Amino acid sequence: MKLKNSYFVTYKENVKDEEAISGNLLVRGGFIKKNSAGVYMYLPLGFKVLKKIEAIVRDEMNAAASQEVLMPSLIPEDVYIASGRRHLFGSSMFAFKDRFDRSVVLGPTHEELFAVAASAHIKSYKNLPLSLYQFQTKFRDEPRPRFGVIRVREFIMKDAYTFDKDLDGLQKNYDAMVKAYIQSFDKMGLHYRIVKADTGVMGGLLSEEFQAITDIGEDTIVFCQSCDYSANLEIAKRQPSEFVSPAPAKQYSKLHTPNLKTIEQLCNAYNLEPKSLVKTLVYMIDEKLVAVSVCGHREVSSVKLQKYFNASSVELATPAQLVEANIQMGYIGPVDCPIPLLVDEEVLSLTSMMTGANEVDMHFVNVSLLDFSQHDIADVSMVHKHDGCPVCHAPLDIQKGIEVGNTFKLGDKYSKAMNLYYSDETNSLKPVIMGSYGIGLGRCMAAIVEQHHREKGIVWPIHVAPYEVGLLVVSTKDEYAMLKANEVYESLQANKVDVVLDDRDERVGVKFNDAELIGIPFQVVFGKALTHNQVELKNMYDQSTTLVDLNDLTNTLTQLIKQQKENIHG
RNA sequence: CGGGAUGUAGCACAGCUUGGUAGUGCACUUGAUUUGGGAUCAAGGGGUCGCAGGUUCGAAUCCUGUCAUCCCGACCA
Repeated sequence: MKLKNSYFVTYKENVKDEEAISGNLLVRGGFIKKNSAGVYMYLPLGFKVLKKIEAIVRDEMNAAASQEVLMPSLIPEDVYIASGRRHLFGSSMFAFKDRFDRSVVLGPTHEELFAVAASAHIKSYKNLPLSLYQFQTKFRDEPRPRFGVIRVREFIMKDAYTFDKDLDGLQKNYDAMVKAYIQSFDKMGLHYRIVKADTGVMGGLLSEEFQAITDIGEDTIVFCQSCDYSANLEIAKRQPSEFVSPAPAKQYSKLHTPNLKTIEQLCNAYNLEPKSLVKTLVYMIDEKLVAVSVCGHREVSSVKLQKYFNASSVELATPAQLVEANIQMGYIGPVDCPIPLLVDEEVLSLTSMMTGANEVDMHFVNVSLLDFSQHDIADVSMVHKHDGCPVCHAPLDIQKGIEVGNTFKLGDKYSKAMNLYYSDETNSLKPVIMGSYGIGLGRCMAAIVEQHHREKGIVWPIHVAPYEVGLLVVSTKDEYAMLKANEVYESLQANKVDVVLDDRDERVGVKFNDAELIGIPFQVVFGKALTHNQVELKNMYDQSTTLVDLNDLTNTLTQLIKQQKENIHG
């Protein structure tokens, strides 16, 4: 590629619309351009990076014996009604009517269609296992797109689906996919953790997420500093609390606490630690009010609640709903609680606690567990940093992450819904066991930039760099320099090096800055040193500059690129 | 969907309080001088001031509504 007559645009200043580092650098470098909220154009440079990411994933999918297909995006709504997911997706699905007044949607994920596709092939256990994948644009009407290209409404996803006769088969396919993911993300230069996660709207038996660790991630990752336990905060567990036998019942007394509604106010007023108070929140769970009591310093995980109640909707009750139920906000408590009560297991470790008295301006003190009205106990609160690991009891740590990939063991949920059965060895019909596996390509690109940038621009890992080598001619009027640069350009291309020649009639400063902004790993400067038949080679990984003889240049560069490519864990 | 902010040239912004011919820097065009880290000078081109109503002799500016974008939260595959 020669820049002079190519589509190439960069911006000196930060753009107003992009707060995230990756979004800003990608727009400034001319990789992408926002068209509307959460919808981006991929310009030549960005499309090139995207294609490199795609090629990495495709290679690994093929190596895992998966076959590539392409499904439609335009799908009759009935397909998602059949699986029961139409209402689960709700308004986050793009849905409309065609000219015959038939309801159609734009596919947000494709478990259903792959089950349909697989059913054309799978009749017998002899047709299993099977693995299919695609690269395809997904549509999700996000309530709030954000962080540049990280959370968008239209994006290219690699989604793969596996089909097996039993759980043992699924485990083999699942392991193969996890291996493919590890190799893909390693090659992209991502730093990530594999964490246990909620299965969410996918349902099924198990979900794991590949979380790229960054400062701006949407997910919060809990992991152990000593063993390999890690999980999404939504479902992360901690070392179980020690049960302390409670004091005898009915020893508590009532305390007048006017206008002291929050844990913070009570702690300030009575010089208490939040840990010694019990906080009780009221949730609307599938249209029923439920009180949830946790220790004063904790937050409730709505995902844990949802799992515990197997509910489809979990929301904090609104003030109006509380008034209607005659519940006093700020003074709710587990003693003689007027509505069903769920107690977090950590409360077992408290002996003498302060709680709301279910009466305006009143709290109870010296309450023990035996004083609670009828209740269930479960782990429904969120982990804090330094809590004990549930496996080895070492301190837990917390980081932010971007979910670049996920893997699900689906079981028979979709095969039953979409009528995907096979005949086993004894000729009885059994549902196919499925798995599904996604990678967001644009999200990978953004996560790479979040992890690999400097003040002046992006430092792409070699496998995903838009160009491996940039040739910068200091003065395009210098005919000898142009001649030599063109010779090197030809020579590098002949050696399959991805090279760009900056032959624009610009000052060197512009060329240096652009090369650093768009993140060309190896930059060759054709300038003064040419009088000694030498050029400068700038290595953006170690930030070194060396003089190289023109005759050795192609060889030196191919060696450097080869080394860099082999060093994928660097 | 709640809270906050912003909409003026391709990009970043000023002007708005106190209404009176739409500005600056970068980018772009032409010419000259420059040429190893985002050049200088000169001359130019480019705008329904987000949109719609209203007030007024007169609105980028005041009022009402609306749309869009970003941030925090809710939601989230």
